[in-house]
Amino acid sequence: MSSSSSGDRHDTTPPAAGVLAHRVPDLGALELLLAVARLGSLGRAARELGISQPAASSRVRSMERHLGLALVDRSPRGSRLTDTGQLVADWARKVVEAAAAFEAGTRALKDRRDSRLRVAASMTIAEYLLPGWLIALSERRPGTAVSLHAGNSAEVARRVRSGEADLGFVEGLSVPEGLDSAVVAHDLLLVVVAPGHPWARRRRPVTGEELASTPLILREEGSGTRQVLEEALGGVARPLIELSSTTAVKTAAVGGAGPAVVSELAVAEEVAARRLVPVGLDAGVRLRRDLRAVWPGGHRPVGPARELLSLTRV
Amino acid sequence: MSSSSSGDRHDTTPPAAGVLAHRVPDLGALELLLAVARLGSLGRAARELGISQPAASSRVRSMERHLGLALVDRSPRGSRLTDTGQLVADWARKVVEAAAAFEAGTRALKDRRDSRLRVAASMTIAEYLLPGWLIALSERRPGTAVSLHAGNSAEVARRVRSGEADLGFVEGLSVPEGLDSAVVAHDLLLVVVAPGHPWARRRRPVTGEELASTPLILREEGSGTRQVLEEALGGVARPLIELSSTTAVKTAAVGGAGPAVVSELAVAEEVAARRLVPVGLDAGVRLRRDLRAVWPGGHRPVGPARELLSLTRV
DNA sequence: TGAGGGCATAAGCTGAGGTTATGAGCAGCT
DNA sequence: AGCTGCTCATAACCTCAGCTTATGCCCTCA
Repeated sequence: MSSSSSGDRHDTTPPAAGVLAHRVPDLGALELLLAVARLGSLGRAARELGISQPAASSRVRSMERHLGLALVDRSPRGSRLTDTGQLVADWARKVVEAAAAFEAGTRALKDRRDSRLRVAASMTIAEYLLPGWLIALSERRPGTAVSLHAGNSAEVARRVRSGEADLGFVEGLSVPEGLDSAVVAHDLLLVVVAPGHPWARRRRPVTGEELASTPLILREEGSGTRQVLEEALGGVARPLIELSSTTAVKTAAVGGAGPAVVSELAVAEEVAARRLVPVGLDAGVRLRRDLRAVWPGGHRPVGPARELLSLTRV
Repeated sequence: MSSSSSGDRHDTTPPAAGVLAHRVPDLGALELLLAVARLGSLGRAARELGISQPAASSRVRSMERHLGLALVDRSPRGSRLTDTGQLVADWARKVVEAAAAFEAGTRALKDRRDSRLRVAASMTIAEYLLPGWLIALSERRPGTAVSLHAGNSAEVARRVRSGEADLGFVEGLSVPEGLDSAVVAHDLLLVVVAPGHPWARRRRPVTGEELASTPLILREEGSGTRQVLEEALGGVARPLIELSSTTAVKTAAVGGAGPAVVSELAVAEEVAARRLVPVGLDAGVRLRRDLRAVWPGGHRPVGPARELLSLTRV
């Protein structure tokens, strides 16, 4: 019926502004494309994904029709990606990798009890680093069930002390009392501006005083990044806007609202694509802090905890 | 039938090793979650995505059931994400952003003719940078149809000269004859190793001679990165393995096969997550090259080309 | 020339996700 | 108090994308 009459309701509201779902093949199709690229045959790819060959064939075909692009060169001896297909597959790989991180993260959040490895981590680490570590861990030790609790540093420390967590990750300035620790990474805060901002072209480094006197886009008081910033400035920062999520801060900065202070982990992509430009800072401004793994004092972690620790760049 | 008897065929081959599609909500659900986070209400999110409120409600619910996580706090006055939901939404955002890049890229590949802006770009740029630029462009000038042709530098130059492309992006060492150009970014090649590799802990910078005498994981002869490397080494490089895609090179390096040479654009994520470690190089080794926009000599680009150029960090 | 791997087509089934219609909780105004 | 307006949930129904099996054709290689 929707096809008959006059295509009312749904069609009058055209597929909505930013609805990617209808323009991007679903994850299964993207995985299939990658499998074809890797294995050189639709049939083998189908087998790997546990579907029948005709299903794979039709799915690839419909993806090609959908995108309006020839992705696969079929021959009686197998299938290879076209040049276009290679490029599309590279873009697809990014989506699939993000999906893998999503899966690793959400699965760890769910597996609360009965896991062999219980991890507690602060937000920044949980958000940006842990999924990758978990993927690496599951490749090295398949089947290790990991649970994740995300919270602030005090909460992480408490869980590790009480034995509710086997391993913790914190981004505080100091090591929590009574816990052993190892630095696993550094969190370098960047001052970033949109490419159009005056600071983007500036040669002379920005000094601490300037930073302290310039209204900045910041996370709310009490957040980890805010603490590090104020510590480095030796006083309070002047907020232009206070936002409650790193994402909101990035969005405001990209929009040109002003200079923002964020972890390099959070803006790696934006910086690489030049949507944001890091501002040179005076050597006196120390916006670096350690990201540390922590565990109960005395004995080094063993078993899966040790394994995970070794992945995080000892 | 498949449910009766003994759960044969499909169930014996358990959902296949790395099939994410069944474990990760589809793009529509992720977009919906982000919309709920942004708008604070299931109903409003539904409207934005052009679906009914019950559809949104049930979809979020089934996503929560699927993940085994409570994502949304529903109240008679609206819905907000739970803490867990925030974290999950952050992971979801990465997937959606990758999907947006996919969409922007594939759409440009398709819109061959009749576009207002025809771009030709070398692979590295097309793969890593252009999708982001296209997204930014479409935000600033909605509705600008862009077409993309990806090829090597000579091909890009030819298209720009012949008028088949309005704007080109090349990564060659020199500016093609008869074209004006502007540097839009730099492509810094990195030597990367897996965290376990001896070079990962090494303090002393690696010299050009060392690099030249060490077997490296490389792209095939003739590739852009290979050219730059050999230019910098003043001779030929010694390949440990030659691979035909940047992705394959990365995979081999992550697996610990040896040192690899790749663009920083290609490994930003791996480096951030410490799956790969960049090796310090002697100051004498120049592995940087310019990424340039090029256009027909004489007149600066106007219209959409000018707009795109201005996005690429003037 | 027959065997085997690779892809395409055909016909039929299932379920996820969509719709409309309706109910019920809570806030705030009149 | 009660009305209005917003929220979300439930119910019954529909559609189509994507899966399956069965089959055929094409090409290569022994």
